[in-house]
Amino acid sequence: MYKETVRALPQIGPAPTLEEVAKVAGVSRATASRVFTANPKVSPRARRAVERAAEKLMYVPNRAARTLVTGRTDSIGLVIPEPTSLLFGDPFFPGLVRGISEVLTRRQLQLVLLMPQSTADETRLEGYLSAGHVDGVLMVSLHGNDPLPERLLRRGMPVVLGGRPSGNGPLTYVDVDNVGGARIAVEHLIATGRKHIATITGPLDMGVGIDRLQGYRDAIRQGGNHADGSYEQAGDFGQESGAVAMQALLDRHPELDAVFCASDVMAAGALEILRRNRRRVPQDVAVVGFDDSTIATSTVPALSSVRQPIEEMGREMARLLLATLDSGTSGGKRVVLATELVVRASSGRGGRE
Amino acid sequence: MYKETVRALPQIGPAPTLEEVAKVAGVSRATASRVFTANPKVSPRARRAVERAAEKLMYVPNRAARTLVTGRTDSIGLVIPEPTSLLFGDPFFPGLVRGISEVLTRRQLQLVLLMPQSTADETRLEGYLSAGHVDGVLMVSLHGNDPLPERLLRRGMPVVLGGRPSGNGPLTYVDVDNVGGARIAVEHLIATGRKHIATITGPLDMGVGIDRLQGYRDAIRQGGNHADGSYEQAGDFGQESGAVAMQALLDRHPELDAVFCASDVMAAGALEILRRNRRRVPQDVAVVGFDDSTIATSTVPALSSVRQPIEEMGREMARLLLATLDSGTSGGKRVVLATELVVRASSGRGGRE
DNA sequence: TCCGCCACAGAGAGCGCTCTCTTTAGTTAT
DNA sequence: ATAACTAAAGAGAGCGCTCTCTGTGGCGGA
Repeated sequence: MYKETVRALPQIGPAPTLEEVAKVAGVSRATASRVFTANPKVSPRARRAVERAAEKLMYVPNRAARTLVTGRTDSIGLVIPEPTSLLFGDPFFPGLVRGISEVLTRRQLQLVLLMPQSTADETRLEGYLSAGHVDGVLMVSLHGNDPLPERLLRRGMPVVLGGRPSGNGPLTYVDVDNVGGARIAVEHLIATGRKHIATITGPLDMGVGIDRLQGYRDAIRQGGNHADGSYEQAGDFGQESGAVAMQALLDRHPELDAVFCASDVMAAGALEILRRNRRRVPQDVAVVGFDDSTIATSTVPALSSVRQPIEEMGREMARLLLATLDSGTSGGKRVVLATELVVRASSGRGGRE
Repeated sequence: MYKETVRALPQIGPAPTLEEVAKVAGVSRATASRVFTANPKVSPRARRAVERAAEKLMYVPNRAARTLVTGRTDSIGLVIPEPTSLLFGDPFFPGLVRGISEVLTRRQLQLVLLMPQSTADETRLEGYLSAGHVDGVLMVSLHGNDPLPERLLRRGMPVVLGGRPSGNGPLTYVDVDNVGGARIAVEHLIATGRKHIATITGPLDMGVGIDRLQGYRDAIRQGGNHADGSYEQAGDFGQESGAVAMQALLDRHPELDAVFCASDVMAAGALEILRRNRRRVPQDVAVVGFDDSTIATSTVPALSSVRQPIEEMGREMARLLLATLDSGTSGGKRVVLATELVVRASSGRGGRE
């Protein structure tokens, strides 16, 4: 009776070691180890015995001990610099992490989250990452000129970036097609008869900001008009900045009949200003955003927006890193994922022209 | 010349060990170790020598080796079950993680992110967490009845939950005052003259859903009216469900002049339906949401909403876990953080009465 | 002068595992 | 029957660190 009760309780106290598993299975520690490292040189009989012993004892290998001898940590660092969660809109962070996590989990790798919030943190980060605490690093590149990725790479630490870095180094990265997304957005505006198309850009010291502006210019130029800088107004991805930029554009160009915003949040700010200025959307002014975040469907009218495959970006980043880990190579691969335009009411055919 | 060049290059190759640091410093490994473990029994002279040697060699302690002997991992697991990122609105995930990360970073603890995406993952999770891969566990409790937290606790693994669990166990948790938040929202509606106040609830198998409904009922009852179930309609926190619920409420109670929604996203859906039904907001119907997410300021009219201190919740969770770790105790502490109402246009004084 | 005490430093075991090397047992060729 | 080979299992070192135990040298008190 007593014995049974004890046996029914979850294993408490010190975790069982491989040694104990081996003893219960009646084999040597080495053989037991081979079972857990997927070494083929084990007889079916021994394998079964070890597996049963492990299950009985609820054995889980001690990762620290394994790491100490193999040098592998089976964990991946994800570096997200502080401003990211503030600047990027709503589905960004969870979507990215979800995609990454999905791929890593399948390989039994752990995701270690690193969010340096100060310069001191960032300094420590390099030491931490190059000290072999992780097998590889994923980074969301905000400021394209961050020297950290290249330095890690030079120390032999595999790195994959999310978002195009501004330099032209040997870095591997995954990006969404910001240029193409912006271009199709503006082409859509041209195709629906808009003549005076302005843009509210993101910060121009960031790859995303630059690229989305580039796409806008490409489309404008291709449409026959020559790009006019006065139709471009910079924002910081925030709602307030979108409002301010919109007002500036209206003051400068009362005739504008469309605006492409580099983020949905800025577009929401722009909509507010247009309303105050008694411009009807989309009849007088068409608006297109970027990100296709949840706010796109909650504005009035609902916001046309460029959707980016954020989760797929996470998956692809993880896949690239795993490929690097497996092959040992570290060539600078680039993957650019397609974006797509989701048309909603805010860019419906206008009634002004 | 050559020498200097070599010295200027970053330390490549195998990471330096404590042994090497000790040799350079001219002390024993034990003494060097004492320096890094903040052991006071080291002479200033020896300490300085070790510190200089460590800096010169760019020494970073090997975490695996340290873990192996101390049993501590200096890392904390954060468990976020799959549906969380989908169900919860926009600032939830980043804000929470940011708060947690802030506190852990100060203590040089790593955050290991665990997002079980399948039942198989969840099964593995218990083994992983109880195998001593982390020193403590933070969990976002979705389904209040998840048995995992209690089982981990029983195995001696400190656990702190985010969100009230439905059971009455010895679990330590941090929650925001959902009841109070909902109550002040509805009290605000009553105070501004609303007579027929409906609610769109969250899923009623979740603590948040239940609590926000409770707060609504408390306020209604306190306002003299007796709660009438037909004014309550359940949603799933999603926009579409908010729209459906709103329509159902309007069909049932054309006279309603206010609706309290358990999430901003549902409120956005409700606004859409009210517009289609030619109900002016706030003149005919006042709307209040919950979460104070970014969409609250992008709807028309801007949404009054209950703000919850998500980042503080993260910080508090981390602090409670650290306290448990430090003291060794594991008593079921509860912390409830205050919520506050942010009044915007959607609940302005109406014009119907 | 000698003993005892204190502050510090060194020696060495051992954490749990992997992996190389060696041994053993089983099989086939001669 | 013996040699030659192969597959499977065991022995044992050692990964880098912490921590206990054991010196060691300097100093004050008897």
